[in-house]
Amino acid sequence: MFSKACEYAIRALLFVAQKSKDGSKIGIKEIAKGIDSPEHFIAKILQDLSRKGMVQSQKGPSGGFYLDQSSLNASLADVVRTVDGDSIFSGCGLGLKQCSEAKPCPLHNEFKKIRDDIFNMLQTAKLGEFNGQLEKSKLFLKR
Amino acid sequence: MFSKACEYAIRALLFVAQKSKDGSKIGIKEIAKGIDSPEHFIAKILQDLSRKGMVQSQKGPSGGFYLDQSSLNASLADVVRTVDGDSIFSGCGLGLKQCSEAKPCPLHNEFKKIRDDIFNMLQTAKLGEFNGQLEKSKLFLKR
DNA sequence: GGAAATAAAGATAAAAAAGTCTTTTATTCG
DNA sequence: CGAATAAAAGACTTTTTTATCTTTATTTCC
Repeated sequence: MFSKACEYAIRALLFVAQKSKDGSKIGIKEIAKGIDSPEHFIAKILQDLSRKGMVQSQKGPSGGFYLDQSSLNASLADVVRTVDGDSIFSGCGLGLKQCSEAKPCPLHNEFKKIRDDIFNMLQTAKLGEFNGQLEKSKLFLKR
Repeated sequence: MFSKACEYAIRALLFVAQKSKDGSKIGIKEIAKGIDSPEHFIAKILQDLSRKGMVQSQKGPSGGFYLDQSSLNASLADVVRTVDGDSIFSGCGLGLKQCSEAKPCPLHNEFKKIRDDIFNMLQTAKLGEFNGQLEKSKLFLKR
């Protein structure tokens, strides 16, 4: 459904959201461990997200990644769009480039409904909203 | 959502279903044109599906691909499972290997609902059921 | 039986995605 | 300032997916 990069991105940002909610910063190694991802790979992804403003970072001792208020309010849909583009929200399920109401593929309406459901789910979910449950180990980001 | 191979496979089988419903067979070149796919690539995919019994074929002059009664009744879910495996029906949306009720990812239940919707949609859709609309150009398999 | 047609199979290539390693830049703190 | 720390950047490798090309096997029809 999502690329590996996107799966890691979501997990990493949820992890950073929770770990940095008291104003502290968290390093890339701890993130990689916390979400069980390849360290250098998630580093690349976060660099990218950082350039695009979806996560904040600071170099040097006591530096690391964190989320500012605006980033905490970003939705998972924002993350997915940033990493994977919006083909999952708008592309044809059978790969037709010009699939539309006027020239529909055989599953056009069915896919539309599903894509809308996916979008609504991801749009509703904000990066900051899982902190409590993550902390209580009601939710998991690795394995 | 699906791999390229899977998108082509679905389109090709729907195309074959429609073109062979009067008992005739259809060649690989015509299929590739009919669904706008790379000829050798869809050939590979159909060879695979043929070995697995999801499409029938015959070599030699007047040979080609066709669907027997049982194949016409196969669902798109069968095709997807054959080509892409069932990760789309059962995998965790965030890539966790052991995501479950007991150890859920933050979107576990939301993904479950969507995966179920996808499965039901694909399970309901049978390869032979679009022939009429395809023939009347109400539905499209290319561009 | 021989030529032509057609799918099957196998080998290779190209592109994209995933993952790793090394060097550079910025920051902190003594 | 200088050493240590941490992210940023860049180069590279590996794996997977997508695509192409060539050869082989099967079938038909004369």
